[in-house]
Amino acid sequence: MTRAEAMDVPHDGPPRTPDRLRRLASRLLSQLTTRSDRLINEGLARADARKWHYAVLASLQEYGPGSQAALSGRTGIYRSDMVGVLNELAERGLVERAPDPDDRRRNTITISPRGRRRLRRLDTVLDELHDELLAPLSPAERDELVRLLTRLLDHHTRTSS
Amino acid sequence: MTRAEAMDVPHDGPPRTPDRLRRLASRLLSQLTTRSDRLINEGLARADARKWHYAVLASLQEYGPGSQAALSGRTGIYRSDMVGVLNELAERGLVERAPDPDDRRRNTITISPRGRRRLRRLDTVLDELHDELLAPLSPAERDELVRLLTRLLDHHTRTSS
DNA sequence: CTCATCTCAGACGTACTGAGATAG
DNA sequence: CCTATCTCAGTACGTCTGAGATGA
Repeated sequence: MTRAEAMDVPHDGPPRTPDRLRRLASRLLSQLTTRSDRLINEGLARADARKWHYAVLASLQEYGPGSQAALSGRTGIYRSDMVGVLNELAERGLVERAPDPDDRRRNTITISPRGRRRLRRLDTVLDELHDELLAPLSPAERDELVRLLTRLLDHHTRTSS
Repeated sequence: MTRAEAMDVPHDGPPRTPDRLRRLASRLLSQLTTRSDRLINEGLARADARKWHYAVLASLQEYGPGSQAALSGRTGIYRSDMVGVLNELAERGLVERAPDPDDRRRNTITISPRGRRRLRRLDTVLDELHDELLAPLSPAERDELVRLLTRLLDHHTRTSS
């Protein structure tokens, strides 16, 4: 029996009104994400960074250099928006953009020593911000949340993209 | 010891690179929310509705009639956007906007019988969509997720707003 | 209080350029 | 061997949506 059938059939007299809005996973997700994005963006802005910076630096550090398209796939940044992000990173000397000798259509992006230091700094900034974001949850609960979200995201990236 | 300290101190030689991007709760939230919003929006569009419609109708049904400002608080719809939503609902005959006899600056919004039927329909539509959204999770896991998200959201609405 | 702009950011689409690949 | 065509990388630009500030 679905929730809707359980709570709102006319014959049941007054509906049980169990605060449906508050229980909708989709609403919880989008409202919480609004807060979370704001928290993270403001925190990173204080460190002169954006979340895309972190994503690109971390991806370079973990998977090594790559073309813009490869980075786009790894980070989920849309290919059109990647340009601007790399410009910002290159301006700050955190990555290097060099033409690929094998295929001159392509740029190879490399993280610089400064970029590595930067990444380490952003790691601690993000640690602190996530501590704030997840404050009410115990370590075990935080893991559980990450586990659940990961499963959902994987499912939906498999099936749709 | 924070995650950053644990995994990336220069003295440890090559960093352990434990897929940091995939574990960041904030990233999981925003990426999953993008999918979720798309799923829900498209599903509701097929039923000629938007999520705001549902939020307002459900709020009226559960807490009774109210002013636009009251609805805004109850649903989380920004006050500037409420006008448009109510226009759409009124066009479809789902709510009635009547001047409040006590305070004639104010409109009292009431759900109509048609609005109630509509709400019931949207309830089942949303049930189906959430089934798709949460497909990989067992019922117990779905509850757990909702519980965790609710606690986080409550915490952040308490502390910041 | 209601209501209308207006700004800002993120996701995403279109289309152009220059460079490989490949078929006639 | 050319060269027309197809594909792909990087880029500019524009649209749409959601949040939210501001000012009647």
